[in-house]
Amino acid sequence: MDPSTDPALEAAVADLTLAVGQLVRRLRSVASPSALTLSQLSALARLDRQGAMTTADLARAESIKPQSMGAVLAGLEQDGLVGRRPHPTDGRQILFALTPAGAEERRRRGAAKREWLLTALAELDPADLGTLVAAIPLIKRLAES
Amino acid sequence: MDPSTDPALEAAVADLTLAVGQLVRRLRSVASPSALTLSQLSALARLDRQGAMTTADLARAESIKPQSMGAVLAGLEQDGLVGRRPHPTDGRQILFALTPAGAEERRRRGAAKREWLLTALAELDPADLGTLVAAIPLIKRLAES
DNA sequence: TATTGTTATACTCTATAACTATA
DNA sequence: TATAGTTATAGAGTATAACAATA
Repeated sequence: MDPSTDPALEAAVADLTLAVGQLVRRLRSVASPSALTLSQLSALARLDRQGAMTTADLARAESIKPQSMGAVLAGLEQDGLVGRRPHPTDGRQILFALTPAGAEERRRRGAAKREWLLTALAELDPADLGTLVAAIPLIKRLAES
Repeated sequence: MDPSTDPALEAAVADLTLAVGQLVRRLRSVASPSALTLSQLSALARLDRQGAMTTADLARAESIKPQSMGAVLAGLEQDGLVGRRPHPTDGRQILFALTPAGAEERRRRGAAKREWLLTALAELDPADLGTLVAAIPLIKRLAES
């Protein structure tokens, strides 16, 4: 679009797209019986951090459609990891929150992915690990922009 | 698994999983008519960098099953972005490679995702951008480990 | 016997569209 | 009229299983 674009920035775009795509595929491929999906883990983590939220707010936060988030939450609810309660003042809204079992199951059923990545990270030298850790909030900022 | 694990490393695992998952969902949501998927872009990029490859080699490199890569390649082949030719010595294998049109279409049909990310990156300050760029090869190394 | 690729089938995630209930 | 959530349907991406051809 813009012909005066920095070529290094162009390269970063291509490389970053490739890198995160591959890491996600790799993480997804680290599955085990009854493992939670990345979408489910992401929704659980957000509910844990931010407390009860509605379907629409969760969908906005995760950049998916409310109907899609509804499907994610339906799976979690069926497993007893999240529960629903009516919004105190707005009868249309429903608040979803982690159940007591939710936090524990989240740890247990995310274990395979976590352990694979933990091992991979432990193999980086300290300087590289520092760089990567510093980059994490930047990646989050990109995702939210 | 290992009870003596560094808590900071545990936090990095959770944060990195969340961050790359969200960035990928965000990238995927930046679609336009006739846009290529992340899987297709990744396969095209690899064929561009490494030259002709077989289905099985591509699948291994991208951490998906050969049957799944077959589906990705079928879509690209139907659009004329990749072509096939028999392996010179092994009659079982088929080599896939970018067509002349492939490189150009790859640029054009990956444009929406690229431009969104380009804009987001351009909003980082130089130090943060440097950190992020330095982290890209590390993410790739994780994905390949 | 092992490997490459293909076909058939199914599951997950996400999307769009249409509907109901509430504001 | 606008918004929250649900239901129905479809498409992309990936998986497993079974098969044919070649090594």
